[in-house]
Amino acid sequence: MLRMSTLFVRTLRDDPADAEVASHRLLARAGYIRRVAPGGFSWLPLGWLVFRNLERIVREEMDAAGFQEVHFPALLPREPYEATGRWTEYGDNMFRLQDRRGADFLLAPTHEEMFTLLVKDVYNSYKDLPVSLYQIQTKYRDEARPRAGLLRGREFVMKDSYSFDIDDSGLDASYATHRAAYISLFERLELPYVIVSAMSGAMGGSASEEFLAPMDVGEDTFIRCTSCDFAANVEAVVTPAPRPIAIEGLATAVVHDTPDTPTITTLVDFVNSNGAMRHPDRDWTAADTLKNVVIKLRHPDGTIEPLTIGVPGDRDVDMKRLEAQVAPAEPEPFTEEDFAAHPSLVKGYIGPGVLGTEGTSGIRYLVDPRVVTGTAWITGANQRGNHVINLVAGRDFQPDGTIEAAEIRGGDTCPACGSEVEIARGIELAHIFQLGRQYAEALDLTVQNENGRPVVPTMGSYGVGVSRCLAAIAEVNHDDIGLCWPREIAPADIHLVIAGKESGPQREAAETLAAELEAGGLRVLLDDRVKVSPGVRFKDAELIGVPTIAVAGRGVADETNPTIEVKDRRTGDRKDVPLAEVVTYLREVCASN
RNA sequence: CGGGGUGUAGCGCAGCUUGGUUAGCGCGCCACGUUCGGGACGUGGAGGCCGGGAGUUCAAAUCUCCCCACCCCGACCA
Repeated sequence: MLRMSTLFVRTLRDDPADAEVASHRLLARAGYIRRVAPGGFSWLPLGWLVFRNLERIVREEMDAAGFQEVHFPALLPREPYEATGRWTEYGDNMFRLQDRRGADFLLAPTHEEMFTLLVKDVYNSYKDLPVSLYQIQTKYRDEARPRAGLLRGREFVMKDSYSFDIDDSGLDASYATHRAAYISLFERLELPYVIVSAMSGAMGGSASEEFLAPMDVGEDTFIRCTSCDFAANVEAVVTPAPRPIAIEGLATAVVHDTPDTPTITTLVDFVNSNGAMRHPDRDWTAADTLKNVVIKLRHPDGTIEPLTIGVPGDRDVDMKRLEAQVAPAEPEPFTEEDFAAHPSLVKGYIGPGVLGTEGTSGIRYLVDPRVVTGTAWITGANQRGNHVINLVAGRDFQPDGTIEAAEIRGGDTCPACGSEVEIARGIELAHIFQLGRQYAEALDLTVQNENGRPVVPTMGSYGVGVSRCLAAIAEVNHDDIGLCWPREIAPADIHLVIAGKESGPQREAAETLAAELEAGGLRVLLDDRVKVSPGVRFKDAELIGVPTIAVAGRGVADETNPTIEVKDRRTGDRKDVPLAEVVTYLREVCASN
């Protein structure tokens, strides 16, 4: 039994000044966590209770799915990460340190290498597969900017699983098993979630989905359809391409003098106010223009390649989408010096005429999927002060291919049903993806097949942010005055408040009741403090957020029909229950939610 | 890394513009008493390198310069 009189906690009347989001604010104010460094938190008894409840649930769900728990050090040597290239590729986000002899170590941001090596150590036959292993481990990432309390820390707890299969169909099955296990987990946690298709990012791999809890404090932007159930990370959105248009009969391309029109806005104004260039039926808009953006790609081997991207002029290039498309290469800005080295590129007037590997510039030219054959564009004529109107794709120029780099906007067409999408924010609770064989190959993991030949297993990677989920649960389960935990997560089942004098019938009744409840398997937090006014007890109970609050107060003093008040923290519903029946009643309440 | 903001008691803040008693308020904490169903009241206490350093001055929380830390927005981010 927890007793407020001795519980190591001090609730705060005011919000901590450095806490912005509700979860951080309330967890700090209710005495669950204390910040000790940016992105680093201490857990107090109440916090540790709820954390362990969550951890237990995660563990139960993983075990139920047939995964086996292991545990690695967080402090790891450099060599395995050297072998996979991540010692260098991970960059500033990895905490690195040296031992007294100067040997390099790291605080693991993720554990692919360890799992791969462990399987390599222990298993050597195809008969051993498939296998899925997981751990619940503290991870370290030197985030450029930790924020929002537990939502983005530099030290945080993650449950990460890895599956090992002999072939692709096995990987598909393991992926499906994990996906189902995560659905079961988030349903149990009563966390709202959407599953969005995602890019696997720097980890490599193919199939990839994220579980996002849609809420404004989330940092991930995703789109979802307003009418069907499509949802996707912006980086993974595939733009629906319009149908090609027949080229026959389209107006011929004409070059016009367009002085002082280096930007899309100036260009559109110019062509609308110049009779010869006006559209026959309407005003031109920025969407009629084709903007050609030059960047440089830095490939992993260090080579630099220029690249031109053509997008409709009303859209910017989204750097995140671009990066996801060109990974593992990294985009870099095209500088004045670069323009000087490519005289065929006239800054502000770049057009398809010189672009493409077959063009005079020899620079690869990728366009937005909307630029299909037969579409006509106003675009640069590759001479200062000149643009061309009615330049038709497939007739007047041939791009080298398409690229998903244009920004996504609310109102864009849903790739699944053709309706409109909207932009939303979410917290990334989990990320599952098919890793493939890259880690196994890099670390030389093989097993023997039926013929005694070595084969490289294929892997899947599946992470859940445990401490982040705790914060997300708090975000979803609170109101203006405090937290209201789901029962499985809550630090107790019943918060029993004594509202009476230091010694009196209330205290006696509460002590007896608490003991009976505990004997019946319920977890009780008894507010047995003395010299604390009832108001403080009620406020604290509401702040701490145990789902059921029971009050031993004036109802107890009714000699003919003594009662205990039982209040639902979330709904505020209250009911006076006869003292003789209250144990049964509370058991039922706790069993039903 | 760019922009903005803040550092004064455990927490939340005032004081700084215009330098000048012993640095203040609320909450919390300690002692005694009263109170006991919605963050009670009285009396008396404890608790401060005013983020750090250098300077200006008879005198610096307050003015000047440098540094540091933290928060927010952006960049970045399995």
